[in-house]
Amino acid sequence: MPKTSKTSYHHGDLRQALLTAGYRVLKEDGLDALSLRRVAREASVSPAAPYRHFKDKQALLAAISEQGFRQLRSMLDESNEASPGDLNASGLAYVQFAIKNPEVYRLMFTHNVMCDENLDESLKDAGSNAFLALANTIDSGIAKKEIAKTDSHALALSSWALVHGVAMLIIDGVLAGGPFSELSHEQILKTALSYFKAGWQPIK
Amino acid sequence: MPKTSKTSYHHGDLRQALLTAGYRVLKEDGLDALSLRRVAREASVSPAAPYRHFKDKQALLAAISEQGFRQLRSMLDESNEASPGDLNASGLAYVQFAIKNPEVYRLMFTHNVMCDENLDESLKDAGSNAFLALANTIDSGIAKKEIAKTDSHALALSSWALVHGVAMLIIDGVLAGGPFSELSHEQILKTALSYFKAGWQPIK
DNA sequence: TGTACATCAGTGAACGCGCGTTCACTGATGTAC
DNA sequence: TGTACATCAGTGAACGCGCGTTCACTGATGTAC
Repeated sequence: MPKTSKTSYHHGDLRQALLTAGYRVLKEDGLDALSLRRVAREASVSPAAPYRHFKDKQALLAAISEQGFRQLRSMLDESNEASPGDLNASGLAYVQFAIKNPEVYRLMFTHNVMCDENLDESLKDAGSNAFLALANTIDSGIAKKEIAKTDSHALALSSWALVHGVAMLIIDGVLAGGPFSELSHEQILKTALSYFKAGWQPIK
Repeated sequence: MPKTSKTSYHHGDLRQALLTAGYRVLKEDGLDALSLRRVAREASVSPAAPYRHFKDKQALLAAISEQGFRQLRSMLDESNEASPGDLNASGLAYVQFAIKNPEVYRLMFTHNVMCDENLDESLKDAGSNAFLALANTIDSGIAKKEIAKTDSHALALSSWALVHGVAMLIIDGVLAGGPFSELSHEQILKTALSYFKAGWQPIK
């Protein structure tokens, strides 16, 4: 039988082992440290071995990125199942993913990987699926009349921008030294979300 | 006389020439292409010459980044002078800076440069000055009663997150292939800003 | 069940590359007398 | 005005490094008879 279990092959399931090693390198030492050779080394395999499973370095990066999008998507889905239509909860889940996996999150949005013409269809899909999870939450919210009736895609895009901005500012450490350094990440997000919910225009 | 003009010295004002060359490399070939040797080459100078003006590569990067923050700051100031208190206008100016200088903008927020302990005070200042320009606009807006009375720093932080998110999504090309690819950058920003202004909670 | 063979995942040495940084130097500039 | 000297910006060769990728290979696995 060709593929009985994870560890039946020559070296086990090297493809998955490489992805896992890549994920670990990313978390521990960041995007700059993520080289094919390093990943091979961490997987206890020769420098040329990864080429049996990935066309080149870009392909490995894309695969790690895709895995990240899938994970993000499932966290958003979980949030929407736990509290359907709750945009604040989804926003929190989103930002928490970024904070827990800052380097992976950064990789996911690095344009080298995202928007090059030669990228996987599956990566594109994983990315837009994550976006659709937000739109789903908003649709639920509108159905439950907890969100004003509106173009759910446009609101999803705007929400995405907000949580992406908060996530990026936090993981890039931009807020660390400023007037907000005493605020927790959650407080920062809640502040931003509350303005986003209520708006800032004056009452007439 | 030691410093009569820009071109009186050994090689002219090499420090500035290096900054300019670095800016150009960044714009033309991106952050990955920005090496000390490359910058020296573009400035027609030997690989070791930059070390007379910058302690190391990080210092060059920090200086370019700082220059970017200053430019951003002055664009925000201009916007606030042209239309005081207009948060939409400031947001537009902000995002336009990012779109016109995507690689510089990305460098400015790369955590290697921003939050390392050993970074310049002047870089920190340049960064928080850009933030303060947003807060100024908001203060003007509140004074003119075009923005509801609120904690201007908290609203500035939230606005910052929103425009940063929009800018990043755009320059990373994330929106390029999705359902919003037919929208102009300005339309995307305006959509996000309009939700941010009016909020999304339902009318009771 | 046993032997011959094809497959193909992983090896390890090698390639050429550009990098950041150092070093002893050179040679133009500005200064002191 | 002219000469001796100190300064110091820029040179160019060299260092060691890790990288992505290639290549001919080896040796374990699964298959055909």
